[in-house]
Amino acid sequence: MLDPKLLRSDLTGVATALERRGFVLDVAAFAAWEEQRKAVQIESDRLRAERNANAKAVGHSKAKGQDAGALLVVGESLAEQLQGVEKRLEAIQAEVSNLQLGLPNVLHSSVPEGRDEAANVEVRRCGVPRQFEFLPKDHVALGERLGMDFEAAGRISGARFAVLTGNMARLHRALAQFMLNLHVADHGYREAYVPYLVHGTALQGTGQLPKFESDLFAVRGDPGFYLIPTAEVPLTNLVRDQILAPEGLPLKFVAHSPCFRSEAGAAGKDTRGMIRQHQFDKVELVHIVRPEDSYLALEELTGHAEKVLRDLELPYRVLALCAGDTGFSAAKTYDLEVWLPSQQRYREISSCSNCESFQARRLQARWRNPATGKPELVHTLNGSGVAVGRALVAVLENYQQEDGSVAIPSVLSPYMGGLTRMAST
RNA sequence: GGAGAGGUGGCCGAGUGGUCGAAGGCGCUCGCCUGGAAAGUGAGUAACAUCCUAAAAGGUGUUCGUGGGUUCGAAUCCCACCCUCUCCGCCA
Repeated sequence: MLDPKLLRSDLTGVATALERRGFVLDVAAFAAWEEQRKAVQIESDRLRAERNANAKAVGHSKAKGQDAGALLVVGESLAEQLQGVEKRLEAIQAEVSNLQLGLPNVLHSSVPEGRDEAANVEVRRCGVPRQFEFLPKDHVALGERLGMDFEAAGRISGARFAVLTGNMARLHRALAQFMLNLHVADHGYREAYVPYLVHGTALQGTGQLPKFESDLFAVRGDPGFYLIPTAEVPLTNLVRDQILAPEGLPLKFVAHSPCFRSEAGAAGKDTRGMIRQHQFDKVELVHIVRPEDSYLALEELTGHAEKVLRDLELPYRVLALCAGDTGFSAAKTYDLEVWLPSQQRYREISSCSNCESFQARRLQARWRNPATGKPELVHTLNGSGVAVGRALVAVLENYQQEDGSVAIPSVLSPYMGGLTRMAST
């Protein structure tokens, strides 16, 4: 959510800033609602103050044993007036809040201009794609003999699911373990185990609700839950409604979790293989930082995700997402893309964002700034460190041998009981 | 799932219809005392919204788990829900 004070004081400035994303803010409608809100709230505050004073007078009068009959009549009429005004105020505030929750974050000045992914800017490239002596297979073809089973998954759950067995399942687990250990041991993260079912409030805090409900799986029951689309949701919500001590910052959390996405808008996209699934695993990184540190933290966090790919010796590149391609809650985002030989191109494997105070405001996540002594909003960042399913795909494809076996990256070997090559399940 | 107890400020805890944003304590901040510290002692110490303002100051409102209700007036009475604890049942 954007700062409501900013929306009042510089609405056209905000509208101009959001235009960069291609987002159109209806300035006139917004201003009209705001004007109404102000008028009705002033009236409501006035009536309440009057009612409070009157009620107090009744108390004093009764204490002295005087007749308070006249005051009671006044009070009755005030209560009646208040009821109507409060109802109107409530309706207006709901409308204003709805409008506010629909506004995306304002972009950082360093975000490149552009409408869509074609305008994303490559920041750097690491590693050189391997030259194959043979025609490289894709992970589906490779996985067929090595324990990746889409047919079985289809029987159980339908499209966009995978079953892994044997060494393939183990390699998947090895990747997650390796990433967790790296971030905990070398990058100073605190490991967290978090709920995979969350309520709507948590999702509103991180920005998925109310606007993107169709991307989520809702679970029936009372109370209803949503399946998390990323561990960013529970991890960032760890600081909801908290006032953090300055010496406790930054907080750095890492969690391995499954992620669940309806992929409602992705019909026909990446239908083959494990690239786009309803359920996939991810190791997620979250930083809670002082506002002045957040852009340094974004570089740091992105570097931590990159280290995973470097240790796995996978070629990748880093993109600065352009204005039109940056997500709703983010002020700035770097995507990491890993090389996939079968597609002869780089594919997203991590997304690292600085949300500044956008999520913190929705979460009421604050810290006590020693400079002012006041609670102020923190900045939140999140990034994949990295997507496990896609990392598995990248390892299979980049480490494949001509005979259809797959070499195990040396950093994963210890997690595979010393195995260096996967030839069968 | 059944029975019971409870949810009050950064923390503990008093408060059963009016003068309660809330006693007392702890913690914290500033001062006094001290060579310095501890002890002692004095003062201060919630958040949010909104109005006015360049800002500060200030005004008003809201907040005692959450939402509704009763009342001129609710931390206090009524209803629903959520959460925590104890016991029982079931279970990994």
